[in-house]
Amino acid sequence: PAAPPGSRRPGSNPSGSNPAGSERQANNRAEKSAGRRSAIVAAALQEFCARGYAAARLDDVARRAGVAKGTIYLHFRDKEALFQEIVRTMLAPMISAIEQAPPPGVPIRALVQQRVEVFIREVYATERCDVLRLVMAEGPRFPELAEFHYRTVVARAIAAIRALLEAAAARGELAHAELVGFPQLVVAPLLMSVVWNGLFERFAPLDVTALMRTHLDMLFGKEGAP
Amino acid sequence: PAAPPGSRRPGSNPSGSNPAGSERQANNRAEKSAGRRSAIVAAALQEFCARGYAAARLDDVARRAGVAKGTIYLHFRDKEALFQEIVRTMLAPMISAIEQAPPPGVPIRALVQQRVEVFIREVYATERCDVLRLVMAEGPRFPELAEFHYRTVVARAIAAIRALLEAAAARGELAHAELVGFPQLVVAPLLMSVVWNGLFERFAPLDVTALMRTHLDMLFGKEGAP
Amino acid sequence: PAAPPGSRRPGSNPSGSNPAGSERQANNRAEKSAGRRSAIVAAALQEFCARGYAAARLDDVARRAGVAKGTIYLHFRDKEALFQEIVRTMLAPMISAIEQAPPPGVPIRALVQQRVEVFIREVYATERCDVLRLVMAEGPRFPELAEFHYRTVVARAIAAIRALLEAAAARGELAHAELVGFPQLVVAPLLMSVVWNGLFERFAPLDVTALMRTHLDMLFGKEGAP
Amino acid sequence: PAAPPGSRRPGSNPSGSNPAGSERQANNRAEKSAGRRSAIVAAALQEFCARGYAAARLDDVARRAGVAKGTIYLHFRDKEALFQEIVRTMLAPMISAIEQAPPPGVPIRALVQQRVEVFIREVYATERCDVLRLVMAEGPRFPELAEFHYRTVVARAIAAIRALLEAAAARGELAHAELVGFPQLVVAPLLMSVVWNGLFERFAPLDVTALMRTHLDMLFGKEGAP
DNA sequence: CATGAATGAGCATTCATTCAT
DNA sequence: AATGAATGAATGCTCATTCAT
Repeated sequence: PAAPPGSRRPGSNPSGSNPAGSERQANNRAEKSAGRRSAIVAAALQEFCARGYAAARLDDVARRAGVAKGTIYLHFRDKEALFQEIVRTMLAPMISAIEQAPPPGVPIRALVQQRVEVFIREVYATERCDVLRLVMAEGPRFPELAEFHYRTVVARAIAAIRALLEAAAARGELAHAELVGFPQLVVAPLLMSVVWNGLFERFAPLDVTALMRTHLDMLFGKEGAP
Repeated sequence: PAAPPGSRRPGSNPSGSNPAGSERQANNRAEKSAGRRSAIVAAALQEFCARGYAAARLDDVARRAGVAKGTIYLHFRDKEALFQEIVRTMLAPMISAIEQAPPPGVPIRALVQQRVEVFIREVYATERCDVLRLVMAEGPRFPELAEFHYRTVVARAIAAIRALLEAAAARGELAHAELVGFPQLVVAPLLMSVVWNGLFERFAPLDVTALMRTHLDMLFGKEGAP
Repeated sequence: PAAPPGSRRPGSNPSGSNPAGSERQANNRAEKSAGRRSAIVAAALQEFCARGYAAARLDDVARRAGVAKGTIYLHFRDKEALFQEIVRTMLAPMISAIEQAPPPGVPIRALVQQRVEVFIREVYATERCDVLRLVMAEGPRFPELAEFHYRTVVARAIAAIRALLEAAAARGELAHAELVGFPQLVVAPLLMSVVWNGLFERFAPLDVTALMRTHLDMLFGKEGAP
Repeated sequence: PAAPPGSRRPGSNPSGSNPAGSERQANNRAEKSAGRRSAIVAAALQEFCARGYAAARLDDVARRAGVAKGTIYLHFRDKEALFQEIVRTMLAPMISAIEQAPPPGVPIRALVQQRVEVFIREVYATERCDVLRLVMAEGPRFPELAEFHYRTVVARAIAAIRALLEAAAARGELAHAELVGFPQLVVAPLLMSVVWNGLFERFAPLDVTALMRTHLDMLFGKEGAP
């Protein structure tokens, strides 16, 4: 059976007609199982990020998660399913913040800036950043995953940015109207920063916040000076 | 069998105007050896790009190169040495075009645009593009390689771009003077395009040339309209 | 399949008087594991003796032991660890019989003779004899092993023999008092017999018992005739 | 280069009707060839002794001999042939000294002692000692070689010793007449010393000369005291 | 459900041997 | 004869996956 992304735990018991004791037990068991599952996911995330998909060992994942190797197979069909599940569960929440419709009256630049800040706080500075790198690194070998990432995150993010850009263009807030055709240009520096961080942090750390401020200055014209 | 890209060895002399038979023989041998070596490099490049470092099999490399498995070890100490050699030989020439000093009198934008075109033609549209992706994907696991890439390509490219930006700023050609502090912003869209291409070309191909034209418009102000 | 010689693991409990089922299970598992381990050891002993360390194939060891190749690595880190373990477990018990303090009143020659008989019965005529040859053959390449053999077996055996010789000298039972300085002379014929057996048994089998009787005659003077 | 021991060289030219020049050339070539051959033998001896038969690499032999790998195959059919040749050429001269008929009038002990000294000087203290160890180590895997060693060296040495012992017994020089039945007892300490040296020299070096003097005292009664 | 011992296909690497030059 | 690049079978070791307990 295909791995259900982010849902239905084995052992979950939706029916509510159990005598209290057995339900508590069932809940306990289900809780424990869910706990194990998320321990596996967390451990796998670390291992996959540190070693890449092919070089990560399920043995290490199990050890790090504090479960037996066989237990992994109770929750995931195989290594690839585990990998895809991790990526999917980490990627999905990435989009939520960006998709809210632009509230009227607020300058678009502020909206974009705020969303950039959210990204930096919620993704760039966290483990999700590693997941992004993971997708870039392994995506070509997992077309299914690349497609999922495209549909779930990228396409929607691009659409949301385009909407913002259109609103900005309509209000004359955009330095260059053609930008509407290339929303990717808005996020390119974020992507670059993620990659840069993974490779060159040791030699030349990057001040993302300052970099993005300059970037937004270019997109929208200098801050406070239309 | 596959044509080894850009791999002419020094000393090889395919034309037959040799006076001495023994020298011809020696050349022939050296030529063959060099030919094999570059066949291996080309094959390995393809395999590493297609499967990633860990999952690539030297068996496949050998088969694709038309040599026996042992032959690989006559030219490279081990799998990792082969990998690093490939990356290094592909990366090094990437920088040459970008580093020429800006000739006076030409608008900087034109220089940058020309270099972007060179990059698109020489890297983006070729196998070197895969090498870039490879570095991003495997760099974290090969710090030595990341460092080499940084010193050989990135640092020099960044420095060259910074010089151009300074010249542009001095001449008032720059839309935003702060850009001088973040040369990475100039290349971020190229990087993003490389990644995008590797992951989403199937769903949403990207017109890099148009995208970069818009990008340069943002950096330098609209083309032809200062 | 072959019965593993002298390999009863501590904790194994073949007889079935267990009160708790789970303990029985645990024991069963431990038993099986121990059984496999000793099957591996036994198989490896044969292969190493037959082919030498370098030429022995773990594939053959596994097949002979009736386990999969990977199973070997559950019990031993690598080929060398397996080799050393075999030698060590076979060597260690070699010393026990020889080290008992000489009971007073018994002629030393009788003690020595009895120990020679033990050696012939317990070592010379068994697989342990092959281990001795193995040590002689591979010892120079495994200094650690040679040192272990020296400390565990040889030094102690030499000391024990020296003690016996001193007692004999004190009682005037020794034909030549200088012998006390070279306990190695006592065992040299045994060593030679082991080697001889390994190389020349086909052409000229050796009657060790008779040879050792003559040897002891030389050491202690003719039997029954002081 | 050392004279190649005991055999027809390929390219040697026994016929004497050559014009001087070409003969000189032929000799030169034959000499060179013979030189190479013995360089290979010497190198192989070292490698086989240091690593054992299976672990010795012909690559190393060639490098040490200063020839190409292929050259080895011009002189020896394969690795095993090289190994056997080495052992044989080293073993054969081992016997010469021991086989001379006992000159009348000299005490046998003196003869034996002198031969022991020859052995210590010519074998024990030289590379031949390593060859002996090599035979003990690899003999069981090379029955042909063991047989050669037996016929060429051991059987003849044993016979020679037996002859000496019989002479000694006849003259009443022997402490124990039964010794005649076990000539191996005479050489056992030498063998043991060879083995001991190879394994334990680091921990407990052995004074062979003193040890053998004591041994001979035992065999023949105390020196100078009939 | 959970375990972890067992499995065996898979892979990097070595090295004796060959053969074109 | 000599060379040494090329070969490819052989082997130690790994690790995803299974299954008896």
